[in-house]
Amino acid sequence: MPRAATTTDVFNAIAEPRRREIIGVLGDGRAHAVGQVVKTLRIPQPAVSKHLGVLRKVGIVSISKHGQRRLYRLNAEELKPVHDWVKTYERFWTHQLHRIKERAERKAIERLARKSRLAKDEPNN
Amino acid sequence: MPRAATTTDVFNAIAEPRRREIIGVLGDGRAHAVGQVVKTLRIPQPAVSKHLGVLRKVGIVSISKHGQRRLYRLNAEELKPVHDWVKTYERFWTHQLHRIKERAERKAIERLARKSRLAKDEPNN
DNA sequence: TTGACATATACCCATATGGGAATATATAAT
DNA sequence: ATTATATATTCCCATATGGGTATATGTCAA
Repeated sequence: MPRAATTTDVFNAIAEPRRREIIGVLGDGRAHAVGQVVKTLRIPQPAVSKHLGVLRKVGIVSISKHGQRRLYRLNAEELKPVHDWVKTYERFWTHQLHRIKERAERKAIERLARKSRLAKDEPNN
Repeated sequence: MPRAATTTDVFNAIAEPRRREIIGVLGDGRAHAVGQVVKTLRIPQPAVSKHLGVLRKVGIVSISKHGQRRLYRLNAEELKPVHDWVKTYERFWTHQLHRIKERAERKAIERLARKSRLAKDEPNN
């Protein structure tokens, strides 16, 4: 099986650095025309259109026509799942003290666990 | 050019749902043997080993040998870049009021911008 | 109508992928 | 030494990719 499509979910969509850059440009909350993004990021127009297409399929951006331009607007709420997911691990890098404490606890638990888990009467597989 | 390798950076590594699940299992901060992850997630062992390999190359997990097992431990700090990046957009979904206010401002600004930007003397491309 | 501008699409291509199955490697147990 | 256990590695394969270039589509201007 190949890798999941970039349009599968937000996680896949934002894996592309250039797509994150584009999101960054749209990050001011305003609508931007494709040409603006092209000029700002200096990425070939077809590439920008394609990336915006991916972001659109996932729902991260939405279009509106204005004359011959297509204005893309960020739908930042779609990024919330990523935020929620990674937030779970926030505690690991905030609060030095808390981290050190956790590390100590972890090790203590492991010392005990190892003794019982590695005993021959409790195989792992 | 093909898609960037999954081992390129954290964003690519966590694009895989199963890798996120594995991270979830290791999320208790303790070290887990491959077999434990296999049993918990019911994913074929070779798959687990491969995914752990990816996570390891990116630095999200680290190994330690204990007998015939390899114990994998989460290096959650490596997820911080993702957190930092997505945190930038947090304001878009927190605080209903703030969001509504922003939306209003945005629209007002756009109304003005459109008038001048779309005027023929200011082309976009 | 004709031409300029803005954006999207269609092709072509090299490449990394994740899954499955089989097998290799390493360590422990008997 | 032989066997069992735990994990990694190797192959094979179908497929989505992102870049580049060229072109189609759509809209405005003269």
